[in-house]
Amino acid sequence: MNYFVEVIIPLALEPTFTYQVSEAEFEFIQVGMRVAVPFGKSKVYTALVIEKHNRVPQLYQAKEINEIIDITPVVTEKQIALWKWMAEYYMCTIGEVYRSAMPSRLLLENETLVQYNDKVTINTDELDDSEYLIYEALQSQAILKIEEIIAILNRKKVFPVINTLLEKGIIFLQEEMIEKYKPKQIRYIKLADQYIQDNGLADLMEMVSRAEKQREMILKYFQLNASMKKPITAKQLMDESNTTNAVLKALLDKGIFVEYFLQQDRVVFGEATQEVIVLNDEQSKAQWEIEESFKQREVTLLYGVTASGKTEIYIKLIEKLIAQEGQVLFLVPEIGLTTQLVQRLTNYFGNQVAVYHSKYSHNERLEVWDQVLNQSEKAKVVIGTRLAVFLPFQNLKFLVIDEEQEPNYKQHDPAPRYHGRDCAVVLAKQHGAKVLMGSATPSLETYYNANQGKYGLVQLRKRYTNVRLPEIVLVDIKDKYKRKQMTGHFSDYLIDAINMSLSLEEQVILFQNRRGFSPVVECMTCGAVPECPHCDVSLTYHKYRNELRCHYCGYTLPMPKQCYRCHSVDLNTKGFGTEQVEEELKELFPNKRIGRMDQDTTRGKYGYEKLVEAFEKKEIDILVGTQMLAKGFDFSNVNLVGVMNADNSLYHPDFRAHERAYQMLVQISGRAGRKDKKGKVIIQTFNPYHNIIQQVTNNDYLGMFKEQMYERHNFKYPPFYRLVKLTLRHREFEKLKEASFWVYNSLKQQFQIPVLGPEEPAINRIRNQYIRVILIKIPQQVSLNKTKLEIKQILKSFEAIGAYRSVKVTINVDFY
DNA sequence: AGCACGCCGACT
DNA sequence: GTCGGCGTGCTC
Repeated sequence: MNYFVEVIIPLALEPTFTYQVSEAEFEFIQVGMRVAVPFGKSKVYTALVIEKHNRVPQLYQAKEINEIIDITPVVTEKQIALWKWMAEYYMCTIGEVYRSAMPSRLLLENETLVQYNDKVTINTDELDDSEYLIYEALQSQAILKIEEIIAILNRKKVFPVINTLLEKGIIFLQEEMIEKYKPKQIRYIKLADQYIQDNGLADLMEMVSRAEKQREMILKYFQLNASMKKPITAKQLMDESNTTNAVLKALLDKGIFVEYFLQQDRVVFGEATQEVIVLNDEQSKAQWEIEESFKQREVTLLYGVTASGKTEIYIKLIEKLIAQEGQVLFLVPEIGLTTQLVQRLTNYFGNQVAVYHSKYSHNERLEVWDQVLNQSEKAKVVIGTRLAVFLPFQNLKFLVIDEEQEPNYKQHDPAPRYHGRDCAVVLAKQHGAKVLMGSATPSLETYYNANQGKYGLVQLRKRYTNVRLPEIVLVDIKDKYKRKQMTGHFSDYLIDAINMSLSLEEQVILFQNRRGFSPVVECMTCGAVPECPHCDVSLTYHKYRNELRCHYCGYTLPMPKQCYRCHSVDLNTKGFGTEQVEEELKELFPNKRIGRMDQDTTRGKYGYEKLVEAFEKKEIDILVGTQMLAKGFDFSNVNLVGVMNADNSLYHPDFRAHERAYQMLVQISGRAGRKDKKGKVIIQTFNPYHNIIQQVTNNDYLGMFKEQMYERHNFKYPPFYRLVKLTLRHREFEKLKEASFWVYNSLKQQFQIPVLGPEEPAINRIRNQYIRVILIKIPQQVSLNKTKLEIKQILKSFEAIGAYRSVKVTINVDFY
């Protein structure tokens, strides 16, 4: 009898692979365990077993596995099922899903090592120069890595040389798997056994009578030991006794103290506080409605205006569910912007909360993975970004998807291009768990589902603690410019309002949806605008470094003194961003403190938190910022919010532009308003009569929904049609054009459904690669799966054409 | 995706 | 003449 395992390799390869195992291995292996397998000529990968069987492959000889890595499965069958679904739905390979799903620490790294064979004597005359160089290096260092050989020979092609050396028996290769994960160890200190007696302290004092610092440390140890009844860490001991490692080392050397190490979970939250959350009537009613709705449906949308107290309802529901021994997943669009929320939950649930997202270190991620897998108490509630849908849940009972409409839930670049919200719904179905989506401005897709009765719908109409909805004032800046009532980008009305707010010692938030000082530099003589040499975009001007920068590839150029085309020195900046608003504010309000929040000022690990804190502590009077201002903040001292220019968010060439503009303006408006006082929002715009602007002003979500749905229907967009976007890239314009027409024509021939393109996008070149886009619109009544299979078929024949092989195609299903 | 094999141009 | 370019085929 032959024994085989079917495995996934963490690469973008379509098939699964078959490896042979011994009977004993076969008995031991379970689905979900990792095995190290040789792959190709010299690679070793961490593969995942997804099936055990006895089917002998007919077309090839199966290789044997190198080793079994796990004792018990690290991936559940439910996960494998979800990954298969994702690969199929998002049209990528399961290998790609596997690769991005696993914490990298569970995907071992292989490194080829070259080892010197000291059992042969070598006649150095027989070696050529390259061979000799390696030989020489091996004399001083018995093992070399491939990359080191590359460095020694100073060229990339090293394998021919290594091969000849192998043939001559001078070296041999050693394939080594390096497991990178080492749990973080904490150093603890305890007293050596012989001093743990009644008169131990006295003896010790005697021993170190002449070393003052050491005496202090020992005293401190006894103090801590008496008061804490917990192991004492080295760090604690040093900090509290105000001594150094040198003192500790001396005591360790003397054998007075003994050090020992314990593995420590990296993510430590404190104990739960005794905060009591009492829901108001509106909230209690909503909670009841949600629970009722869950009796009928899997998914419920909680549609509640900004600051209506959704978080408290989440907490109450979560509390009920973890009491029933279930696991809870709380999805957030982006961890960085939701610190306040994370804090809230960790405060309430203490160390039952684990956080999971890509900015966490690899070790931290692995720890959460293990905790979830083992249903640890420490991970009953997992707060995470879309990545968290990959965790090995065993008994998931409840999912919250906060800010359901956020485009951040959709993964853009590396495959799998999945949507966290949609995958979460599938995940929930697997576990029979309930899903609560929360939003103040639901996405059209979700609201449509609720409207159709597919999802439950619960509304929260009132703001929490009776904060009233803000008053929204539109300022027609076209008119203001005409009447010369503008100072820079500020209307007289806005300036007056800011002055008023400041005089009441309130803080002000201004919103400008564009970073940089002045996006483009224009020559006033010939009109030329400097562009990125690698991408089809204008360079943006960044004042703080006085340079031009490409937002797509990061190319930078010092601010030119002359026009590159006509050498005129008359250059001007056009458009405006947060930096320029900041500049103008400094002139308008010279003795006020002004802060700026955008991608430039929030770089670095805590850049964002620092700004938020400064603002909360009222160290900033006026805060200017981009999108990120709209999210996750809850500032109690802001009554006035100004939108510098509402228009540039309206005119993106994107079918969701209007929806997004609406959501953004509503979110921004939500920042205004303190307890017991009606906030004010001033929106400066060239188009005060634009429907979206009007709908925002009248708080008319339904109006927006209806109008947008009409447009979506007319122009064949989601939720009426499913979109599959193909992006083709190539260095050569003509070749790309030809290739994309080939794909387009094949699709057109095959399908009766709308196929658009091959379009040259507004930015048609990034990093020296030209881009073409083809959009396939799949109506509801047409089979999604069948269409996707047919698309795959066409792409397969496309790749078989030699001339087009170098054209890269990416597939984005349900693109955002 | 990597990686090796293999066939063509510009340099030691 | 070699080095290195990238087209092509394959990985159980």
